[in-house]
This record gives sequence, structure tokens and C-alpha cells, in this order.
Amino acid sequence: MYDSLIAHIRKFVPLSEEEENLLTTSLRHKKVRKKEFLLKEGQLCSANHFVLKGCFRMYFIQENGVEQIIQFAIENWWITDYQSLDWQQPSHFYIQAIEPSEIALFDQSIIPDLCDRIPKLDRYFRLIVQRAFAASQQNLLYIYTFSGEERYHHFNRAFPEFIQRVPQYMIASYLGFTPEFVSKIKGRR
Amino acid sequence: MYDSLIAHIRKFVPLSEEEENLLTTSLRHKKVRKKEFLLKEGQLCSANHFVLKGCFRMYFIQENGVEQIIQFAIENWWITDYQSLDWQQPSHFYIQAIEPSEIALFDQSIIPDLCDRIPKLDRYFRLIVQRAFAASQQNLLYIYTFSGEERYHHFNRAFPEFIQRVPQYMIASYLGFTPEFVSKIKGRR
DNA sequence: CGCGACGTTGATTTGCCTCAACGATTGTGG
DNA sequence: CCACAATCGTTGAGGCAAATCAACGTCGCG
Repeated sequence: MYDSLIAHIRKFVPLSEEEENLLTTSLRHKKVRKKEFLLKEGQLCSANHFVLKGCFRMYFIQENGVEQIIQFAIENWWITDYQSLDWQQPSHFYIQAIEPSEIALFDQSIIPDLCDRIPKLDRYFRLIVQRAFAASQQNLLYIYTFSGEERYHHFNRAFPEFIQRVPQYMIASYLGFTPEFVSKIKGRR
Repeated sequence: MYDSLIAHIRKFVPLSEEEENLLTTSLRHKKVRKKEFLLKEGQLCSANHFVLKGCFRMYFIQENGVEQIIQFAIENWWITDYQSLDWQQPSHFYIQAIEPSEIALFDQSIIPDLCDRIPKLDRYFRLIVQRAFAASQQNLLYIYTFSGEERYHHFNRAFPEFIQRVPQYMIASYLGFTPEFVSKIKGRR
């Protein structure tokens, strides 16, 4: 059931049989319906989520009511609001399933204890978050360097599967512009 | 010499006397002159840097030649390019001292061994990077939600000391617009 | 079928950039 | 210590990328 997660962890750190067992018994498995939320604005985020199957988006709602997506997550990606998780603050974000999905759920309350018992887990999470942070820095580079049109083409080349799985207006939101503008880009040829 | 760093680590994880000693003997101390670089584009980033004293900026150079700052770091902040560090890729970024500064330097080559000997260090770095990532997500929220003018005023309120220490054109660069535009914002009243 | 969600297209507006010229301040060599 | 250059900030005119607003086409679904 958690094969893909175990395999993912083993790509970063070694894991004994006992550790694997301890891990899988500490996890929670969850089926998530399309449009169901893992987190809503104002709630405390209490878990780190690993996508076993399906697709999610993390977004917030701007003052003018427009949704702004800041992250997608598909199979083998982690998604959570670390700000809310670390500081126990109400979240600014929504995390919602775009497709029928399944996740493995690491409850925050068990993480310290679990990391004490499987010390390599701290390293695993450190490396995972470092990657996410590096990607975020790289993303900033794209935002500042390229025009909307260039960013759209780059996204298409880099993540062709998203174009298949995700409605166009969500791509627009993630890239920071309006659905109309995507239409116009596609119209130019 | 490393008091502020030790204190910073102890805010997140416990540290025994021996561990503290092992740590301080593994670190390197470095004075950095104003405008000196810790990292340049094309180089491999080989260390994680903790600011003991002074101020740094991390930036890249856009295709049109304009500098784009993506992070500042003052006392008690870590600064590095994790993308280059993790993947051993040439960096896209520059890290440069804005003031005469002093840093503690964690060489990447000793980090795995050091973390094996002081397991809590993995957790410390995990928490540090999580914070940085959360801040980066929050920053994205600001970029997408607010106009340049709003972002400038928010930055002023949130980080008044930077306005003192950092030239105005660097603030402009960090916020993603031109120095001229900052002038015009200040002119409106 | 008819309604709501999604995408397209065009006219108009706007936030910020570009370019250019000009003070003020800093720093540097003679 | 002054002269001069370089750096930094200000101001204005004009331009462009992308937003806004509005109308319409299309598809899937209760």
C-alpha cells in the first residue's frame, strides 16, 4: 500500500526492515474524493501529505477573490503548509484534490517521536524540503526573468503531463495570469 | 566566536558540551570584505553559510543584464544555494557581502559525517530549511497578491532595518521592480 | 434539454518599464 | 584638500505587456 513511499524514502536514506514496519504502522492511508480538501484557510495544518495517487493543488484566495495556485502535487510529491505546521498558526492556504486521489498521511503529532526512533527520517525530510526550497528559488528566477508567454511555453515543455491532467484556468492561476491571457498566447502562431 | 550560532541551534535542538566542541572545531570562520563573493554564477556551491555579523544578498543576472535579488541575509540567517549544493550543479546565483561581514562556514563535504555524529543536527537543518521554504511560499503570496506599491510599503513595515542598511536600488531589485519606480512610489503622498 | 463550467476573442485600460536628463552624494587620485 | 568621476536617487514623457470587462461558443452533465 505504501510501496511508492518506501521506495521514495530509500532513494535518499537506508531503511531497515523493522524501520519500514514501524513506519508503515505509523502512517495513515486516506482516499480523497475529487474537490475534497486536505486543508482550508483558517485551519491548523496538522499533517504532511504524500501523494500515492492522484493530483492536488495548493492555493490561496486573494483580496479580490481570485484563486492563486502556488503548488501542484502529483504522485510521489509531498504537499503541506509548513508555515502552519511549524508555527501552529492558522493557514492562509487551501489544499484540494483535483482528481480522485490517495495519500499517505504523516500526522505532525507523531513526527518528533518517529524521527527519534528512525533518526534517518530527519535527514530524509531535510533533503526533501531542501529540494522543495531549491525549486521555489528557481521558480522565483523564472517569475522575474521571463514574460508570461515565455513562462507558459517553458511550463509546457517542462511539465507536459500537467497540461493533460489539469484544467487550463489552473495553469493560468499557477503561472500568475488570467485564463484569457492563456487563450491569447495559444492563439498566436 | 560562534556563540550566536550555538545559541541559534539550541533554540531548536538540545546540544551536549561534547557536541558543541565537535561542532566548533568542524566549522570554519571567515571574514568577508564588502562586495566580496561567497559564490558566483557557474561555480559549485560547496558550503552552507551562517551570518555571524554583516549582511549579504543572493541574486542572479537576467538575460538582459539586470541583477535580480532573491534573498537577503543578516545576522543569524543561513544563506546558500541548495540547488547547487544538493545536486552538485553549477550555480545560477551570486552571493555577495553588502557590508564588511563575518560568517561561519559549514563545508558540504563534512556535513554527512557531522550529522552522523550529531544526529540532532539533521533535525536542526530540517527545521531551518522548512522555515526558509515557508517564508518563500509566503513571499510568493505577496508577489501575486499585491501591487508593487503595496509590496514596497509592506516591506518597509516588516523589515525597517533593511531600509537603513541596504541601498534603495537593492530593495527595488528584491521587490522585482526598477529603482525609478521606488522613487515614484515615495513621491506619492 | 438547459444550465453551469470552461474556453475564446476583441476593445479598452493600467501598472510598471524604458529611456533620458538632471541633482546629490560619495569616493578617489592628483 | 580640491577636482572630477562614479554612484545613487529623482523626475518626466512615452510605450508595452497583461489585466479588465464584456460578449459569445462549446462541451459535459444532472
